[in-house]
Amino acid sequence: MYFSKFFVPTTKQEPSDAELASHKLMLRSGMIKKTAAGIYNWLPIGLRVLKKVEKIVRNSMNTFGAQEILMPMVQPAELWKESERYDEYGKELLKFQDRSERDFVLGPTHEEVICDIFRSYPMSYKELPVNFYQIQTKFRDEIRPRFGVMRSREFVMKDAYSFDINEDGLIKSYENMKKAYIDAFNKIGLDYRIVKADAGVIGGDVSEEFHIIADSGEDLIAISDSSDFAANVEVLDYSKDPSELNGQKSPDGVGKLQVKRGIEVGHIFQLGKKYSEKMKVSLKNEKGKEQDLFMGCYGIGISRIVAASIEQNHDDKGIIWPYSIAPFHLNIICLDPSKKEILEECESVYNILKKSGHDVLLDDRDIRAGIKFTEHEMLGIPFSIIIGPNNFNKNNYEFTVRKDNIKSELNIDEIKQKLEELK
RNA sequence: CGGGGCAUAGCGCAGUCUGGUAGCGCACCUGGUUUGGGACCAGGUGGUCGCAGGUUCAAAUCCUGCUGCCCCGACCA
Repeated sequence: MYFSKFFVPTTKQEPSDAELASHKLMLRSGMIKKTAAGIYNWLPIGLRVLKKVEKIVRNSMNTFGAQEILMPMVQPAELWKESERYDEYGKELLKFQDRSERDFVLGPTHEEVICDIFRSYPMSYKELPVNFYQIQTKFRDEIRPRFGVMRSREFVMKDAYSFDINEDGLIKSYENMKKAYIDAFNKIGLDYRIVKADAGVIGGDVSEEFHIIADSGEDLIAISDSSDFAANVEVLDYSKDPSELNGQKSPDGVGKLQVKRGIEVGHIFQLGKKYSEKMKVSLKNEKGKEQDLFMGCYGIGISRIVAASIEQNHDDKGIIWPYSIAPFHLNIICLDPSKKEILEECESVYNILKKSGHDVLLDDRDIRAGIKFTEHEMLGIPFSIIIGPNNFNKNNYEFTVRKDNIKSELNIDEIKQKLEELK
């Protein structure tokens, strides 16, 4: 991508209505644009990041046997009355009517719809387990949306739903999804923990959350310092201040607890028969007896991951993307593109790296060098090479790593090798 | 929903108390000088002052109502 043809409306000025670093940086780097409270547009460079997160999650879901579908965002109220969540879900459920005054809701989640789909087909229990997922825009009418896309009303979520004939099956489906999540989060490469959690309005018996560790996180989680025990403090016993959990013995008997802040980016639930009973989702089991199915549901906040990544990885200069979800892997900063021989050399490097499968940005704008450097750092692209009047035509390029600002002189093959190594 | 605050050019703000020609910085456009860390000089474009009423010779400014947005709290995958 040529920067001169790419719409990235950056600003020098701090936005007045943002508090969180990720929110400020997403606005300043031209990733998002607000349309209403808690409702955002994704602009080109932001969308590239969002799509990369989607792609990683989609691959992991497919790898672990889930099948992608796409459900409607607008859902008839009858389904929600059937599950009794029409009233239970609360004001976060946005209700409205169509032209003939039929009641509808804007989908905050899709248990009702998936149940309605699933129960309408004749199937044998032998075809189970089945797991459907979608990546789609959800709407929850948050009491107080804030922090940009971190807690917005409209957001992109991956939601999956599994169906099994018995509890053993459910546990297997659940563990399988947990593996898929671990796969996806490992590939994204952020520091995260799996924590025991409260199931909330979604319901069910067992649930775990995936948290990205960041000081600005809204949730408190207690982590053992010497085992993999971790729990949302909501599910632990303490009398008043959660910080009193610090230093207490871990409930699994191994190590001491440490309270940290996390951003919830994934939540997996063993729902059991909560929805299948109410929505009459059943099949004949091996004894020929009608059996309500055991369901699981599994969510990942795709758009929230983008903000959480920035919360965990930024500095005073701007964003630092992990290679996995960076909008571009490398930025070729062309100083003085008005000189034909310099621009041509930049283009030749650009074409070579593009051909080897990297996402490359070429900053060919005819503007001051300082702006390019500052914007490059704010945009958080992992690597840059600078080609200008001082160093062109030497077969060696000034290669810089955004994360630690380490510079080196490398030729094109060394750069390719470095990109492979560092990703 | 309770408490607090804000709404004036694309963005950030001053002007409102004390009514009297709508301003500043950034951005944008022109020209020139610059050019490896968000340049400088000169000139220029852009606003029914959130909306609707009211008071007044006169309203961004005073009064009433409405809407939107932000912060704190309660709530929440």
